[in-house]
Amino acid sequence: MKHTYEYPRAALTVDCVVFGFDGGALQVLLIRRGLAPFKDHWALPGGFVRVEETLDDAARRELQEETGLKDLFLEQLYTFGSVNRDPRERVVSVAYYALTKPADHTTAASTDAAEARWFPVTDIPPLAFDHAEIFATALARLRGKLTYQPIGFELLPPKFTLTQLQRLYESVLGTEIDKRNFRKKVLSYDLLIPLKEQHREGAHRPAQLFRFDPVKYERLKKKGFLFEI
Amino acid sequence: MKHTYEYPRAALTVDCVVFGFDGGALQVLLIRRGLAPFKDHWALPGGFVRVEETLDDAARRELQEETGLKDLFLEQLYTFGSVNRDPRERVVSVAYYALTKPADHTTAASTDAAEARWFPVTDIPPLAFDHAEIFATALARLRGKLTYQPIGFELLPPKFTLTQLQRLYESVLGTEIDKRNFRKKVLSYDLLIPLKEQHREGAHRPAQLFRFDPVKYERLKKKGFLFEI
DNA sequence: TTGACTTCGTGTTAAAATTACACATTACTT
DNA sequence: AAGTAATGTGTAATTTTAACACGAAGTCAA
Repeated sequence: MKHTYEYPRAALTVDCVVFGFDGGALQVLLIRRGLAPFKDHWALPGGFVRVEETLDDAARRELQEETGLKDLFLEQLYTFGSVNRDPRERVVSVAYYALTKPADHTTAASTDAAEARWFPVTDIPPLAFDHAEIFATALARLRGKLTYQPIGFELLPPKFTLTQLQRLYESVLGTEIDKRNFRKKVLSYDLLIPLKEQHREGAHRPAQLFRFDPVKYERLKKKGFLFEI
Repeated sequence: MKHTYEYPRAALTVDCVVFGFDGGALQVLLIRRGLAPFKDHWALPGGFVRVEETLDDAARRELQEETGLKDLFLEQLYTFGSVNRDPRERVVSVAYYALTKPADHTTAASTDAAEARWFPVTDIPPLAFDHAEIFATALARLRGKLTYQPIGFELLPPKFTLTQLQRLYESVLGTEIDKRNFRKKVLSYDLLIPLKEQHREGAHRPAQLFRFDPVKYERLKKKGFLFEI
């Protein structure tokens, strides 16, 4: 079936920058393109927006189709509209960034069609289209956002230790943080709930596990809350 | 001439939230629609993106066509993609926000076709489409941005007094600020250049005029500079 | 069982930033 | 010359941030 319009129209796509944290380094999920253009290049997961779905829906649908990931933290990033970003025709892409918890990672591994792989953000391969620019924008946004909204929890498992949270902040922001000051600050927000469990690993003292309180999180977000580590 | 595609495509538009400051209150520029749908309703200036122009270009072009404004501070805001935001067909709109200096205002008044008018942001009429939501998003962004980037100058004339700058911050943020602390803080950034002129008005002591240093401004922006009043 | 090893968990002090607060100055007006 | 109105300026108290070290708790191996 053909669709005809009075004036030429750009194609509309979504592209997603999916971040993950493996405990050591911040990672980004890329897929290998099976088709031209940029066949066999790595690219951000994404695809065309259907005319009867919202942009958010399109992003979630494409993510699930291409990587198997669902139910993750997803926010619109920026819309990229250079005239020649796609060699075939005019394509405008609404970019999103997403944060995944480690439990989701395995799901992502068990993806079907296209090859999907995690890359450390410090070492990503050349990307198709203008995806390098999109990625850079997303990383900058994540860095900025992390310092004034407590979204870091979205990258950790539901139960985590303060050291894990600190490692996350350190690897996203690329800085070292004083342990005592970090704990003091984080706990002062009264956002973390200590669990009765401990995390045992290796030949050393076990660590207290925490989960974060989504109710207080929502309340703070509404106040235009600044998190600042 | 007709244009035909394999799948249906959304129409792509830009909409602009133009802020101005008249010394007292923050204003937004609206135009009255001459055509259906929402004929005679107030709406944000905007229009269709041409297939051979970037999104930024489209926003600037529409602004000039509909309001006469050009060369203003313009940044992409968010892309609105609800399925039924336009009753005619699927329309995705890339929203921008813009800041104008008072000198531009007169230009805006002398617009041609559609009626254009400034409204105080605290008292805007019902808007067409989902423009109320776009406006609210823009105002929130401006408030947020003002507290960590020195974009306030974009709303003032090239020469301004510290009191004018303070009034601007107060009316955008909706708070009162201590005069001495405000001056101390603003001057400490070393971003303002005192002029040899003074601003005389009314039966009282004249005020020192300043301009802001665009070179230092750019340098600070690159550092991921926080302005925070 | 004992000692070595490794990460966890905690408090104080100095420095810096923020907040609160009041009055003399300067020009215009009458 | 006196009245009026906004400008311009400093200090002290409080809060926040930054720097810094060591005992506690568990595992492992001898």
